[in-house]
Amino acid sequence: MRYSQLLLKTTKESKQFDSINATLLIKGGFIDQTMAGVYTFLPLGWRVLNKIENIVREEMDAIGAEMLMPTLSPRSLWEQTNRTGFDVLFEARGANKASLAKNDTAFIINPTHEELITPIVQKMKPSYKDLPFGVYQIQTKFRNEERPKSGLLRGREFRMKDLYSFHVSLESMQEYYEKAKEVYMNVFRRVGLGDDTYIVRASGGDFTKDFSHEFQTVCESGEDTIYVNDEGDGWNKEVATEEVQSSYTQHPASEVGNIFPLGTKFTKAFNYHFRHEDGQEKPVYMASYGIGTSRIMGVLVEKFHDERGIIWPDSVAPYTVYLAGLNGDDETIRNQADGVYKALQKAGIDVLYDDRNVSPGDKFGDADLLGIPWRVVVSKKTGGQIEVKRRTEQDNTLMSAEEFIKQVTN
RNA sequence: CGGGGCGUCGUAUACCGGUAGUACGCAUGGUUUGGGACCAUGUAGAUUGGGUUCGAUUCCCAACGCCCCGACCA
Repeated sequence: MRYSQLLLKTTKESKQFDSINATLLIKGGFIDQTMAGVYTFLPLGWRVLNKIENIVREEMDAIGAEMLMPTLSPRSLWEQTNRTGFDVLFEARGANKASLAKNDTAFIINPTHEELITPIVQKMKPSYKDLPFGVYQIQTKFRNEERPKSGLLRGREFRMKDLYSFHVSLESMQEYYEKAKEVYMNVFRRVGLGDDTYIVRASGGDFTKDFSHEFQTVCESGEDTIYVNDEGDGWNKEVATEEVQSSYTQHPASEVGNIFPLGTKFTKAFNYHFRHEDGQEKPVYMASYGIGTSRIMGVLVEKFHDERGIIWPDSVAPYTVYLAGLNGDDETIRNQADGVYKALQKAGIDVLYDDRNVSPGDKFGDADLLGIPWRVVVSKKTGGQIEVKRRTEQDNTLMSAEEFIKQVTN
């Protein structure tokens, strides 16, 4: 992609937002704030989010099938589970005269989808032969946070992967639940958060009376506090006993995922039973599993940056290579840069080609701010070769485009 | 949901009860080209609704919006 074709305007203004991720993502043209806690993912940011969500998708496919549920739902579903009082719930109604005159029942703009998936599955009347199974989706969730903050870490509208599993027994649910933990850790490893992400016990909140488990990434700007020990055993502060607090290490952390053993809470509310082998009807056990994909994007920036900008892990970077020709009016250099661009594209490498007629400082500054893993420069100094620099390193290396392609595609 | 702050070009800001200024950005032309260079010209602004006043962007009230602290929360 050519820089000039991407809707991208970076800024070198020194304005600071309330968090590092908001500051760098806005300055770098990844996101734009539409209102408090609501952001547009601009082309560059959308690419990062897609990289993250594709990793999530690949891992989730091991334990469930992807689907897509609606954003709107009838209020009646929430009345059935007694969650109309969920205080972050958004309601919507038609604004035309006819709707207002009829005093239509409001729709719920879904904050989560237990109320949706349970009746859908129920309608299909799966028997014990069909269980267990899991289904998931990746979509935008809406929660009316009274105080959105910290950029992508807490919004009123955010991206989330939610998975729901259904089981004949508590044991089956627990087995699947353990499997989900492994799959989740695969996701966090692949996006670059493996070293600092812990599974901790937490309260079930609005969903369940039992413990749930949270995936917490140690992060200075995180809103949570966790306690972990050397064996990797962890607790959220909200449920940690005094004994844990005194013997474990405390860290600030951000919750990037969670899993809830719901048991029969929702299936009972919808009177959902399955037919067992012996002909008896028994309640279905259910669990739900979330990963905040947009929050992961924010956490990555919080953890991986320096004074010049973002440092994306290779797996989620919007592009692999930032290519800049320092050509000015020199057509030879520009043609060389064009040639390198084509060669990289042909080799299947995601490259952002800074084809603007701006000063070298502008290009270097953006390369650092945008945090793309490799910087490639073509100039009169490079004599037909290319200059290659890792975002994480100071020094650069001169090599041929072919050598570089070989190195990156390996 | 409690407490507080602030609303001026796209952004950041200044002044003012009587013609709203500057910088960045953006546009055009020109000089530059290895760490965000420069010159010239141009572009664009008082959140909304009431009130006070001869006159309100300025003072008062309200709404709305944004931001900050706390509580809550994926």
